[in-house]
Amino acid sequence: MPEKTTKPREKSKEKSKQAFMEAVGEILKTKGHEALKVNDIAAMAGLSKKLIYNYFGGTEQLLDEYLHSQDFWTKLNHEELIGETTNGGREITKQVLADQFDFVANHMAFQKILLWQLSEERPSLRKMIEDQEATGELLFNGISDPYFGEKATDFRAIMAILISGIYYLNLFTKVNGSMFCGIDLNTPEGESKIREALNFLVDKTYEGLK
Amino acid sequence: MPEKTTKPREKSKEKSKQAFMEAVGEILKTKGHEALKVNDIAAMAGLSKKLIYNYFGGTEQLLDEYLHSQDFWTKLNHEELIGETTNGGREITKQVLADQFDFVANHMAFQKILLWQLSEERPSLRKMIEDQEATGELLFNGISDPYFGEKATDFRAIMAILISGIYYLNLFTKVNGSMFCGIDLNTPEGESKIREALNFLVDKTYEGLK
DNA sequence: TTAAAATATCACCATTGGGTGATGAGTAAA
DNA sequence: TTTACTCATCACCCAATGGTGATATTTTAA
Repeated sequence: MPEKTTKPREKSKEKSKQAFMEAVGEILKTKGHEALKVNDIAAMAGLSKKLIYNYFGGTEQLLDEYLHSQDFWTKLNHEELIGETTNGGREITKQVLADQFDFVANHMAFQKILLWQLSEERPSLRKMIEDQEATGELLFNGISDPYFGEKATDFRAIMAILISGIYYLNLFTKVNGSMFCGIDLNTPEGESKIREALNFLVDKTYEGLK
Repeated sequence: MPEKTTKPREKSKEKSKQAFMEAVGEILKTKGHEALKVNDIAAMAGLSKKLIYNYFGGTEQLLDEYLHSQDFWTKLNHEELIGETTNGGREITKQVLADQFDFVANHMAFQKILLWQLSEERPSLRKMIEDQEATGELLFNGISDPYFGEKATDFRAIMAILISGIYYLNLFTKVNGSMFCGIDLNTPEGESKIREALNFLVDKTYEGLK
């Protein structure tokens, strides 16, 4: 008597592909991009690694597909912002920086991708960077450039520093759980101080640059 | 007739250890910390990997010893700065930021170590971070804290953002060779704009914070 | 000159990681 | 029930990597 093989076959190809994508996200969040090995991804997905080759062509393509599926810059909804530019966008600028801060502070996957961008050259990472630049260009072009005129580039340089600061500060303190310049970003007070400093610098920029 | 073994044996233990340390530095600079494997380090040093185990105990200890040998914060000579604090250290602050900018921009090994600090937890990396904090604390304590009084923490938060910005901006543009907020740090113009922005922000901070 | 210690190499093993061919097991149409 | 197709696993190969024991060579000192 042949024993009934109790292997329910509910998984379709799409479900499996999705499982791999989620496994990539999970490993990325918990261990970073360096830990994205075929064997581990397959184990995390609970499927055979052969399927990665069958469905995606290889790990590289799977990672590319994962990265393309992550569309951070449209998630950061800046749509409602444009249209009501008062004061040359001073409040909008503060809001954008605060949004960036919240986003990077709360999205582990985003932090790991920022780190990935600093560690490796890869077309799909490059594409994310280009999308980011394009989103920023939209804001600069539409809001700050007209306001600051010939000082527009100086404003961009300042924003470059502030956004970079937000990124690095979050990466650094989340990994090391330690102070930076005596500020502990892992405490509400430290976080608050950074937010205030950002607002202060934006204010002074709008007051002093033009 | 036994052929004369033309293997000059001029290498002593210390020379070999030094060769391994230099190999670590070389690989770190060219390929980053992820590429620091025993076999590769030994090949770069032109010696047997067994010696790494004999002399250091293993790759981990070798890396630790390398990191301990790198003393960046004393290389950044801030000694002559302290003592002549005018304007609450406004010019000194500008100078320190400019020095940091130069240093990270020109020292590939330092860039890679910054990245390493963001990627991995390791006691010897932690020690570097603590040294950095201690050096910074010295400057804050001696110069800005007395001047800004109860606003001292706000000043520190601003400095945290600016230094973080310097770090990330350099890491990002050197790896990706691309723009950030429309600024191309790989051109003299872009670099100049960032330097000016830093000075502007320091000036506005000293003017507006107190 | 010879014995011991230091220096260095080599061959080898175990583990991990990337990648593939053979095959099984369900499903659906002929 | 055959046939063919899709989804999935397994066993296996090969390269890279970490790590070690046996051994050879040079230096040093008795």
